[in-house]
Amino acid sequence: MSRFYITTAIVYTSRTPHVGNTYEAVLVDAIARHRRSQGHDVYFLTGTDEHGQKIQKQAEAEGVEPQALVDRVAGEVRSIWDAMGVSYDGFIRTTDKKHMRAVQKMFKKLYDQGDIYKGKYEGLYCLPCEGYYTETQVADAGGVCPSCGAAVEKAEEEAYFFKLSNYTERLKKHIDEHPDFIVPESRKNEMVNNFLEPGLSDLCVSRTSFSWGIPVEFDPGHVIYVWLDALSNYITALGYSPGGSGPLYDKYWPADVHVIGKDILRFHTLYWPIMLMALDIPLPKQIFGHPWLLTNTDKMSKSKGNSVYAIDLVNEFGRDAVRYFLLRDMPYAQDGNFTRELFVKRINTDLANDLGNLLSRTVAMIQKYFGGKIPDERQAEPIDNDLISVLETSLLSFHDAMDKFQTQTALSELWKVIGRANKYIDETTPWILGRSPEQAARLAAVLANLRTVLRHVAGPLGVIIPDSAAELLRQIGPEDGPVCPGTALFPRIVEEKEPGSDAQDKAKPAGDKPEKSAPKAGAKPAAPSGESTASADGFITIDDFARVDVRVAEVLSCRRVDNSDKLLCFTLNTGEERQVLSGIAKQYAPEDLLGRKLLCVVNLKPRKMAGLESRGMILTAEAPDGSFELLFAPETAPAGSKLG
RNA sequence: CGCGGGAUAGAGCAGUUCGGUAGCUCGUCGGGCUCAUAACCCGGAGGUCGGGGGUUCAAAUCCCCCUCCCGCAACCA
Repeated sequence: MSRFYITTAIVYTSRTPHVGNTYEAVLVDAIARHRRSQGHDVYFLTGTDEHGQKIQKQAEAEGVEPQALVDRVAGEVRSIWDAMGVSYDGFIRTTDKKHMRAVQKMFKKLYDQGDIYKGKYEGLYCLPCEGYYTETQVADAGGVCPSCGAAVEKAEEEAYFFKLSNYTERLKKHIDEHPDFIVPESRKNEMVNNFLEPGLSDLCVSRTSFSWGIPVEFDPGHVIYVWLDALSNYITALGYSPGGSGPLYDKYWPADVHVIGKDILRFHTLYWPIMLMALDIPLPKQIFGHPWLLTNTDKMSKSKGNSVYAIDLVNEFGRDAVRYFLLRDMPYAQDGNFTRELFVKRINTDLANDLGNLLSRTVAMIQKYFGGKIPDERQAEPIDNDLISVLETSLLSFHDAMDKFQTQTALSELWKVIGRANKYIDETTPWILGRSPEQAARLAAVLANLRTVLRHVAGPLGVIIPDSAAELLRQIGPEDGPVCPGTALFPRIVEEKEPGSDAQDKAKPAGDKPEKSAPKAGAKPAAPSGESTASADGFITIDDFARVDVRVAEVLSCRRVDNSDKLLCFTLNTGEERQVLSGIAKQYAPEDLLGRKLLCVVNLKPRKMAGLESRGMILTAEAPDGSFELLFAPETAPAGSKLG
């Protein structure tokens, strides 16, 4: 039995992962399940990356120990993966003792053999942020710290470096000789042309400016910096360690494929192979840089926070619907889109109308015409062959595409037979056959063919939508056994009409429905931003409203923000002075707003935008087409007046 | 000249490597059917392939120029 080792990138645990992270896990899960179904001995590894300055800071900000923070987020990641049905075999955390020990040993070994040397790291240092920035980053920010705006100074510290240059020729050769090492091909070219050809500079692999990391055992104060720590998870999880590895490592390494986001391709295709070469370990067979899932949720006004969390979708639509959407709508080499509208449409047409309805009508007919069990006398006709041949090619194409990680293609191929089967029903008109007893043998054949199609499709579907595939199998019953009619596999999702969009063009006859007065003003049609306290009837209480503190704000100063074409930076008098940013620069000039009185929410959580802190939100009126206007307060209202 | 991605039917996209009847899904219009989840099946309409120039018997596709959108400094899979 051939073995297959596949990995996701490990998730960085400073924040809860959003739907994009989840996409990767689901993609790998589908590939892993597919391989298992083909008889491979699969090991599927995922996990969390839990070290680094960002986590240390986040923990400080939350007033907890770093370990407590990463424990919490790692738990969240696992529960999301579980909720999505991600069938991982191993889950590594880089704070695992086993991992940390192995990384220390690797570091030592590389140091002893001269691949790692001690040098000086020079850069522009920001004291408040305790971090280094590159010259270009600082220049872009106007000569100051891009993060906090403070002055930066040249500084240097001791650090260890990895001599990448020793191995670049070998790596080039390897990439040349293994054309499928990096896929898609466009990504390979990017890497080779932009990084490998110009030559790699040595990689800084330690830091002294923070402590949340794996210590360099022979040099206290130094902590191993991200890549050596994070990338090596792929082998330490299997029990690799210099001088003695476990049986999993011997069995599964080298990995068949690392699946990663296109943004970390450089580290996986250049640094990681070089590290392995230095350790004298075989390279992974393939690196697949998948595209990004973009969440451009319509024109979401100026408030950011477009994150969509998979778990919310799962709660609302079920895990299979979410899995299906991700695997069906994401292209192979191009970024994909997530919007609620696209999601609902996809689920309704493919899962409810095509697949769910096919199952429903098939099972219903077997029940209705034969009491649940198809009789053995059957009469075939030539048209049946067409159905079966479409089934065969459909399944073959599915497997082909899955082997190439092209789930989008795989599913559209698989749906060809589902469409064919629906058509077959129309062609054979079983409801007419059902009227005359002498056609029973023909009817039996037709329904048996339909059931055969469903049974064969269930295998591939199990890779994509495991729960539903199992339910489908349950409903069609055992081979030659009775069917078990059940509830709809995927009920159609019926969306509320967007208020305002076409509210009045279909004026209902008066009195056909009890008053359903939707909350008109204020309440946005869909605001499931996560922490909405609105009750089921769509109303909020006066107390909820009172929590929002809106003040009359006089514009004391206003300027454009460098490097941003949307943002204006205000100093406002809202009873006190405060800095507020607003994305209205395309429609308003700073000089026109000086001295004017606006409306501003003052108790919003402060947020950094373009490196500047914004303490509040200026109110605008947004039209359905996305255009907006500022709301001005009467000039006579004193600054700081509270709205109520 | 910051980097990058894009412009093909109302919407979302494929086709561009290796020029040769412009295709898919959704929507829309018309018809069919009644087994089924207002689902399913058939058919039609709808595109000067962003604009201009060039090469060619022939250009969405190759060459040159232009215009317009969109991400990126923010939770970086």
